[in-house]
Amino acid sequence: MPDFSGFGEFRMTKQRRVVYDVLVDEPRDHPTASEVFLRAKNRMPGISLATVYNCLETLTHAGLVKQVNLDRDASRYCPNLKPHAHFFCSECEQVFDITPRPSADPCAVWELPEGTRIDHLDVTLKGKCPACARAGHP
Amino acid sequence: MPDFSGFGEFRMTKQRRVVYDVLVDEPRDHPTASEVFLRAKNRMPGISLATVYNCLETLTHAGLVKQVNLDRDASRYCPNLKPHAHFFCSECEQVFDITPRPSADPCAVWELPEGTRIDHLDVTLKGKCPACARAGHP
DNA sequence: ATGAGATCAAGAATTATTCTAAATAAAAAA
DNA sequence: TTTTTTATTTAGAATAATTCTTGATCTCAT
Repeated sequence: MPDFSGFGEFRMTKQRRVVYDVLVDEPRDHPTASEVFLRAKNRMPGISLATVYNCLETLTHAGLVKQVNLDRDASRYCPNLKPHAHFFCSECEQVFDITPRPSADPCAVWELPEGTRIDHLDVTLKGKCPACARAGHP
Repeated sequence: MPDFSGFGEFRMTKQRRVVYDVLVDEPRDHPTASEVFLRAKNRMPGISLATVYNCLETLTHAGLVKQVNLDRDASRYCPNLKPHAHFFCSECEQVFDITPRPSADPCAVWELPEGTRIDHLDVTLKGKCPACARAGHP
């Protein structure tokens, strides 16, 4: 069982652990709150949707999971704490984590006025994943 | 009056023109649909919110405006057709357009599996704009 | 054990957006 | 121009994700 000290006043309750485990265990496919709810019920039948929302918010605040927003679709959640962006395949509608090339700084490509302070970067690429791109060009 | 030929079967109706003008005229501050609605009513009191939504969708489809989504907030709209990203100041909550440095390719910094096809890039930077950053460090 | 505070559950409330159906306006045909 | 067809606008209902509210339950320090 991982160590969650260092995450402030955060308390790992039974429900939060279930929600967290759902995200960490396979399939790690960036589920929405409702999808997390369905999977969580398999492990803890009495859990409520409201609690899943609460847990996801708490876990996000604690920094254990990341909220992923694509356009205005339902938020998705991901336990990958390394800095990364997302690739969305418009064909199979899957979300893939992508990482910056070593030594590349994704912020550096943008022209920003002198004195701007960057706290956070949010990147989504859209297109076709290799499998779907190949299927489309038979 | 600009020429809108070359935008397919698109028809520039009175309402669409009003909505478009609201976006193009100052302040070009990335308003939400409701904000566009309020401004549009000044120019055409009878216009309805549903129509504003319809027009924004049509204009977006026609490629005359871009829909800008920050997290799960209400969509904002922007008439800047040049490729650009957005900077959101967490202090003054304004949205600024930002452009890539000449000759920089924002997609190139990301590690993507061989064969991935990129159609679209969506970037939001968050932090403090120069004015707010300075105000925070007095 | 007891009491204070955090967490959970169920359902109501909210909000941005989409849908529906009828009315209106514009374009095409006669 | 009149008629017919088609697209657009409107108002309000419907939807869907999320948040809020309230009371019940749990946890932990005393």
